[in-house]
Amino acid sequence: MNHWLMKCEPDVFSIDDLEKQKVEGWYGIRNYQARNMMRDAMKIGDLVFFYHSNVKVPGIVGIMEVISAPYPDPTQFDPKHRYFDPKSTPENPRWVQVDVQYVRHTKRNITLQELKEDETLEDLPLVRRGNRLSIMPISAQSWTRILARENLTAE
DNA sequence: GCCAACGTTGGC
DNA sequence: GCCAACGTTGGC
Repeated sequence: MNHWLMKCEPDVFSIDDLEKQKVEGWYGIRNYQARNMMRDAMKIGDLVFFYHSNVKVPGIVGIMEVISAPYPDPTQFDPKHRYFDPKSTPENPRWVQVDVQYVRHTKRNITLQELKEDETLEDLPLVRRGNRLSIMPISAQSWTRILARENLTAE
């Protein structure tokens, strides 16, 4: 099983929204590197950290599970949608999404700041300078270490 | 709201 | 295929 982290702006879609909905199609990936990882490496049953980006205290706020294989992101075909891609066709779709299911909130916001300060997480793409990937793989070791932070007292 | 760091686009 | 211009991401 693989582990992942996926970013989302909570103003657009938050962990609370996912809890209410239970399931959501993770549409809107428009970066080739992110897409390739989703398309080629993401499997049903994989666990994913839900990360809130572009907020006052960015960080990991929940866990979700991949419950579908990758399939074409419908928004790429919708001319009215902001994620419309005129170069993509149903016969040859460019962008994919997966369905994710709510698992749980983390006990607290595991903040970007504390992840940066954790020396054991130096390989985490998230804390590397200039990283803008909205989907990234998390090693099993990092996954365990990040989860262990849950029970620490927030500083 | 600013802006650094990227990714993408398109002229050549 | 280079690279300047442009758009976007996302922390701060």
